[in-house]
Amino acid sequence: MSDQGGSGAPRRIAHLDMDAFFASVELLEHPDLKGLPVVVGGRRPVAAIAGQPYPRLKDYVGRGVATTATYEARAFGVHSGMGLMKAAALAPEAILLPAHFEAYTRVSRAFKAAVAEVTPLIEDRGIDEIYLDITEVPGESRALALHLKEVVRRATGLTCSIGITPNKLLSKMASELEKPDGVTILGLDEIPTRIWPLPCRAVNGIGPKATAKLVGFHIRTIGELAKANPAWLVEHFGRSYGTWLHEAAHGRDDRPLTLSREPKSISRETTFERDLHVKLDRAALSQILLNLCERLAEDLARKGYLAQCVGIKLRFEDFTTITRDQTLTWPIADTASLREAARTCLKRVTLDRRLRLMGIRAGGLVKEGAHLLQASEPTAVAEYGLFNPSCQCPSEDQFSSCRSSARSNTRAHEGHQPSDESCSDAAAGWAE
DNA sequence: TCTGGGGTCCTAGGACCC
DNA sequence: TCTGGGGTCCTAGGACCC
Repeated sequence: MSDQGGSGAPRRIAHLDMDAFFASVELLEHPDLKGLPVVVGGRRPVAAIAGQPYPRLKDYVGRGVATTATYEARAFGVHSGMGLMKAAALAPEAILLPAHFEAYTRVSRAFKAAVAEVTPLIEDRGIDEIYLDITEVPGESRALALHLKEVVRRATGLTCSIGITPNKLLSKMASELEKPDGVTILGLDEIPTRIWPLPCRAVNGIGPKATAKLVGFHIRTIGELAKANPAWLVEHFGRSYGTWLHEAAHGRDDRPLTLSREPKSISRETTFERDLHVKLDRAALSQILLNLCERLAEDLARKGYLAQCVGIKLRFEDFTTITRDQTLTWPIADTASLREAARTCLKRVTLDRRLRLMGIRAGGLVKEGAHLLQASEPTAVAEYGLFNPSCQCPSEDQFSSCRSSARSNTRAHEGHQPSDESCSDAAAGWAE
């Protein structure tokens, strides 16, 4: 692996990360909260107590999690992903604001558009961070970083942190080092002093599970990981991951920037206010499934995709999660077809516990229109099973009523039969 | 005081085909 | 009668990220 660009010169990759993004956008709306512990999250607006301008964390009841917290709130130990009830125990007086995703999306577009004026070589890594290839942008790295920060500040009024190194892996870690409002420039020669003392968890790609396993082997820092025998890592973490761990610990990463990407799947899911019983809450579950299908159909229409594969996700009261999916003979995008496919998937689940979450996912995405071109090919007609009598064939806009191929239907019915007939009936009822 | 919602990628086994 | 191995598709689950 190398960190060289095409010309042989070292690359210059920047990682730009907005500081406490959602919370910072909220502070633009509520400047009076600046300097206070503020948490953004929750599933619905919390009613403010009379006499108090803002709701407090301690008054929250429900299953929401913190989406972001200001640095003042983080000082209490609150971090994103933490349950709000737990966060309230740590910082009861912190202000709790509901999320306003439209506003975050707007500000996100604004900062990315501003940065694109400096270089078009941008990899979008979500709502609040990007990678930039600044190898060919003239200017010294620190000056360039300060310029980018100023460009972002002018466009949004917000601060960000920037790391500049020869690759994405190191830049991601570098941008964290001086957060918030920081700039960190790192060369490969600084890996032993700046990177190796960090915990393994600081590497993008080493999560909670891998961290725990490494700690079990007394490997806590990236430096200790770098010293580990690569063959030993492969033995314990598998060929692919073990090899990658070794490379990552030495700061080696030659991945190019991904400048554009087509979505692979689109999904909608919801956690219920309380766990729902398969039979007693049948009407509610049915309505929730319908809502999810409607929202997914809207997403597909807005983005111009059809789904060749539909899947459901269920999470039970004990937090175990299962998925079932099904490849269709014909791509679909409308609410009724999504619900029909979801119903087929639901029949393959044993529903013996209460549910806390339901989700639906559209995969195997094809661009709207593309499937019609394909279908006009003779071979495609045969593959789509248009001569299969079990398949209701597409009459103009009705092609979406096509169900799964005979093959996947066969498989669906063997093996995993629901053990409780009545529960199975109830499941089927949701989508009827 | 239990754990959101939106994604991607990887692995692994079985079916199926050659 | 038993024996193959390779390749692809489908499905389920899990790790990880923002």
